[in-house]
Amino acid sequence: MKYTIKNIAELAGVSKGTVDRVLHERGKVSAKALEKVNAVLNEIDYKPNLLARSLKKTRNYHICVVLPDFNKDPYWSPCNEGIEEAIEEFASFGVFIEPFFFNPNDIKSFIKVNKKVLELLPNAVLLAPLFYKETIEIINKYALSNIIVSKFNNQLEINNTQNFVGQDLYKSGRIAASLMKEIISKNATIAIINIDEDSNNAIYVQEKEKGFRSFFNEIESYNIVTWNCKQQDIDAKLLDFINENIALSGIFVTTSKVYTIAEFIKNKKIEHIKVIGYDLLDENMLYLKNGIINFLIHQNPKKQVYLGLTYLVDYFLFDKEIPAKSLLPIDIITAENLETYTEN
Amino acid sequence: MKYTIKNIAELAGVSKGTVDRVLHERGKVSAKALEKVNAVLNEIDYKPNLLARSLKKTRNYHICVVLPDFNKDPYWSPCNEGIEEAIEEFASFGVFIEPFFFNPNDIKSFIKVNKKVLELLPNAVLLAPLFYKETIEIINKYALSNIIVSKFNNQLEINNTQNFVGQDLYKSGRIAASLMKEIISKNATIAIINIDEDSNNAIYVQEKEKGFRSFFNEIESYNIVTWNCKQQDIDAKLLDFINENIALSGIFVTTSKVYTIAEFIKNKKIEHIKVIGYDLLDENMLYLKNGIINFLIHQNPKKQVYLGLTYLVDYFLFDKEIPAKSLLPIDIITAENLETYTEN
DNA sequence: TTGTATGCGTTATCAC
DNA sequence: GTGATAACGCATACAA
Repeated sequence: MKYTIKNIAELAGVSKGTVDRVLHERGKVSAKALEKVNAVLNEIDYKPNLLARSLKKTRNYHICVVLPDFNKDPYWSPCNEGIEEAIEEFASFGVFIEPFFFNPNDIKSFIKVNKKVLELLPNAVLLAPLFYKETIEIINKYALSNIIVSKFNNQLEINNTQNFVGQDLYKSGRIAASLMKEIISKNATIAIINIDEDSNNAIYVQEKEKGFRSFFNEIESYNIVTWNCKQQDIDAKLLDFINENIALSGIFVTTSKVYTIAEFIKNKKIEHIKVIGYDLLDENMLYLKNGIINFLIHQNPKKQVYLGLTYLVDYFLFDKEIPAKSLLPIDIITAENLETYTEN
Repeated sequence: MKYTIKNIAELAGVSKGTVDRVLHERGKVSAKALEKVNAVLNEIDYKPNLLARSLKKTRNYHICVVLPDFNKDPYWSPCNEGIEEAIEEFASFGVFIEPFFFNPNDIKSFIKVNKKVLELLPNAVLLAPLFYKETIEIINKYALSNIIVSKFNNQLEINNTQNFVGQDLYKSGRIAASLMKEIISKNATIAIINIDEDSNNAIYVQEKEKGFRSFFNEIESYNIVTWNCKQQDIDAKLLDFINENIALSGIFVTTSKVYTIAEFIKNKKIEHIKVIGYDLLDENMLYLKNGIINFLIHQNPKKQVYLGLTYLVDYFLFDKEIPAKSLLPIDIITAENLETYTEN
């Protein structure tokens, strides 16, 4: 049996208005009426009809998503799909979702886009906070305008992150390490390669590196070296790097750019080096199926945005609480289970 | 800008009723009025407010979930959690979800429970179709009473399954095999162990076995043997089985009962045998962390029911289509990424 | 063929 | 303090 306010009012012998005042503790209720209503409420399990509540409010909500341009970095491409799906899905509920793209290699573009979004005064912003200092500033500005900010993809270290959807990057590095250990022999050298990561968003990959190293620190007998490089330098310098580290038998690429390493390895027909990297980019999936890449770790960027948006929509429409921190599972992808993640 | 029927009526210079008739193609609209309304509809992007639509209908929906008793088999325990969450979540939308448990070792109990559910005449049933023949019969009865049936966990082979949420079991077996290959040496013997699986639901594990074998058939140089056993026989017979297969270095358990094998291996201090099995039961997770179990494959039973229920609710409330077949990703779980799946 | 009135459950407003 | 009443957007029954 589903009770409505009208039911309760009849049972308590008061009017709907009084019941409403009791339910929402708005005061202006006599002790006697309060008691009568509470007596009924204690008997039954009243759950407000969220559809009706939301319909009554009937506001149009505006949510902006700020993320890197997927033309600059294909990692972000699935996010765009997630946003498109959310736009379609939530439009029917009066929620208007609008994406804004910045150039991930250009802090100014990040600032500019956020300034534009700020002027639009949306109800909420879902943000990929790539640049640390600038994000702090812009978040403060959003707060001043009472704009709710959620973050996805990477946390802002140090400050107590709220409304975050993403993964535990430290753990992600550890998982990569544990997989690496399974497929290489002892006493080997392993390289951690950071591609195109300047100091701006270095925190992001540093966490993975820390996690990766922590795993092997507990075991010893492995030699871990880090190589920071630019994508365009790989062709010229990777062979030297490999020759310098003669026992090198595993490479961990801390981002989705792992395909650049795989491409090199394939072209040079280097067969003894195992490769682990991130994300289901088309090229990465190809090298995974080829066997050049042994494992990919799935950061599920699409689900990250979609979930982040869902939280905001549920908050606006149904007063649901936004989880302070939503950590997605860290999926291990092999050539064999790959397609179970790409279907649908 | 969000348009309502009222807006459209004003723009077209007709009444709301006429717009409604056009939108729903109910006829009884003059050519002239039709044209005026269509002119407006072509200009704008009208999306009906699903909250209002659903509120208007205000029916109470009743969904029954029929699944094995988790006291008889802990595999089903997470399903119960998923159901509880769904009950809580969807009650506010007027959907009443009710679980019904049967004894997975007793076909009669399956029949009896379904009979009871049938008499309740719910709007839909979400069903774990463990017994093939009996499920076909009961599904027909549900159909006669216009009760929508969705299935989860395992498909009914042969018939064209509709409204199914689960995993591709054949592929699941292949994935287990590919992991096994990574961790054992060549020319080894591998055992596929089916525990407590009688002919009733054998189809279920047979698919996994087929997939597992298909993977190794493509490679050769491995010796695969199958052992069907009862849980209570493991202590008495497993050691013999191991001694008979001297090169045995890997065991694939086709169900969540893998912990029974792990327990044996731990007690007998057998260290050279790798173990792969299914599902995040408490005991399984323990042996995974211990290193006795090397990989678990996550069938995500909780998500299966929850998703199955979500599809039904969205269908009733918002007229969304129920996916004919929703295959969940097949997650590979190691000691390292385990906790990213259990948090939340 | 058309338009209007009513109600779904909740909430806000306004007389009394 | 209290209880009517209107409104959110949609759907429908009914009157014109």
